[in-house]
Amino acid sequence: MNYYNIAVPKPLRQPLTYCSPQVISAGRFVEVPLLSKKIIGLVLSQMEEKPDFESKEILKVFNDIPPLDPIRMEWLNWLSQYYFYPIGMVTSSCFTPPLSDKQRKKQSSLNPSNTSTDIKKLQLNKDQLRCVSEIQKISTFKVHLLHGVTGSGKTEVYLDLMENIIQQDKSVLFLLPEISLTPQLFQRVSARFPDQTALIHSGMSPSKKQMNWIQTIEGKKKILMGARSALFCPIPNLSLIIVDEEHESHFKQEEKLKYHARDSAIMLGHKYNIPVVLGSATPSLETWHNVQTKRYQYHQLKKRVRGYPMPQMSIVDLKKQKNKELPFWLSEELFQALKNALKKKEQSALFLNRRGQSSLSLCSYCGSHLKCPHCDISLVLHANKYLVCHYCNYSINSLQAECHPAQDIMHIGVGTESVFEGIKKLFPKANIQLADSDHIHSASQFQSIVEQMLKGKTDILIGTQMIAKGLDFPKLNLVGFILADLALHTQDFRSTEKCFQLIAQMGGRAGRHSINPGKVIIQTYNPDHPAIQTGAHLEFEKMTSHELKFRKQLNYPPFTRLALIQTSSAKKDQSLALAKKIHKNLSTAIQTKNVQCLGPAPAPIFKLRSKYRYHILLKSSSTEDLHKVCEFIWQKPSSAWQINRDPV
DNA sequence: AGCACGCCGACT
DNA sequence: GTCGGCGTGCTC
Repeated sequence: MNYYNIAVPKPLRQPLTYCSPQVISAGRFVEVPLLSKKIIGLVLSQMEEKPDFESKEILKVFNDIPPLDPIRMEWLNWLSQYYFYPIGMVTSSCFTPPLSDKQRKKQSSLNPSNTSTDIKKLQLNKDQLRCVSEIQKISTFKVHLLHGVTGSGKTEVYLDLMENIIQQDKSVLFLLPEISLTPQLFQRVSARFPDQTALIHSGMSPSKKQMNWIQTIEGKKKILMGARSALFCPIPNLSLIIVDEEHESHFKQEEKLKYHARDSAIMLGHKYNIPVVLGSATPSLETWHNVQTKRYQYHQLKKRVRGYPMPQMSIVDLKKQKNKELPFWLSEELFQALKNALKKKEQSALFLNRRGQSSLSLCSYCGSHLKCPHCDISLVLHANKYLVCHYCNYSINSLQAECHPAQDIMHIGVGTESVFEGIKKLFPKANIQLADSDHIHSASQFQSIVEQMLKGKTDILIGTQMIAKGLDFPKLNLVGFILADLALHTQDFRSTEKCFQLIAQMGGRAGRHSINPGKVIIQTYNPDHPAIQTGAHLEFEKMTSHELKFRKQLNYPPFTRLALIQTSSAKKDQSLALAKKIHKNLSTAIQTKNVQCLGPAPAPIFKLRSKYRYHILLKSSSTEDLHKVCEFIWQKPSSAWQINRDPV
């Protein structure tokens, strides 16, 4: 009998021991009995000798799936240790069941269409060629930052880098922040490399996802594109990792395994000894700091392709909005610009980071503030009828608000829905589209909005984040920010950086295919705020130097590392008591360490989904010390609290 | 995680 | 004497 250490998907700190008469190599997925159930585990290693307790037998070995290689295993182990998450619950992300015979047959009947479509390869400009050749100089581990303004042709650089890898019969992993923008980019990549490109994202049907996954691990597809979970697909011969829109916070998973896909991709690249390319128009301060300290190699695309000019950006102070004919959130300047664009048959987009129709609902009679009973959050009016919680989706009919009749409830503030209605009244003949998560539920719905924009059917597009990222609309020439301040006044120490990125990203959507510069109007109540000022002038380095100074003063990343400990309980006092207990434990742990411990304090959203949450924040300039302190309290497992390394 | 076990207060 | 809520501990 042989004995094996098996990682099982349960919150256990240690692997379990199972036996088998067969010799099974490390990296194989197996089926094992646990309590009264059967589960999938991963063979971590073979044991030297028989353990001193009874062990159960391995039921099945998945020999039709390639085993994980030792480097991948090492990386999984790193993830488990770094993010304080049980090893078996990390390794299970690498498993997909093998295709059934039926699926296999179907797969071979669906022979890839070898219609060699006209693959137009754009001629790269000097800047792009320089970046490609500089990055290709090194085929071992190196992190590269590809920094290029919107419309500067980063994708063309990626495509050339990928081609080089494919020609050597090796594979590429291409990570994107969100599934919503994968279709446009996937089409471009698969047009250039037909039948070589696979896509994996969460919106996909499980069978399709499984098919793409299997084709990738069997080496039939050489390029894997996907959101952060694609990082777990064990691609053979992985030789290049690209992380597009590197600064995006979507790369950080904030539940279960709280990993950052960008950072984890860098670690994977490090372990495989292959290059990692990060791309962005507005790099994160963490990445920028690594460039300045020469840890990452810097490559810049300074100009838009074909010499198209950057948009003209202007700031409008909403405090000085005088025209009483217009809603408070629409300035004369933006109104006139919209009118002009319509006259010239150009497209416009209005951006607002809030869904619904209001941000605050007050009873004008008794002054009570309508909040979600499960979350500590204001309800938002939707469709003139429902009050909705944006965190847990609780909703009530606004006519049923407990205190007073509906006509006494004032809905204060502005959301995409109210902008939509207001604009419709002002421009009744225009074709207006609304794109936010209340109205767009699927990739195909989003796709149809995109198509209508591309065909020129839409005159004014109104939307949230959804329309800010990665989209390329040739006829879009005017971009308006309804209220740029919304990104600023959050409890997040990154709010200045976030606000800047949003302005730069959204502003960059305008006039990408035109000799005439696009126009961007930023409405705000804080026209002098550094984030707005630097954003409007696209002064990335000015923003970073301002912001880095602030981060240094207050000991925030990138100068320190953070770990956030969060307790969660349906009972307020229990949550606090636990937080206090952990805090007490911590204060003994940090005595000899260079670690700062803040809290416990109520979480920014104190009550969420009926649970009360407290935070304890650990800050340290020493990664090692911080890790040791976390390890100390990690000994005792509990579902009532969690550690979040590098929280975003 | 998910389940079994055992302690303890409330109620018949 | 019984029921059930809840904290604790275990899974090879």
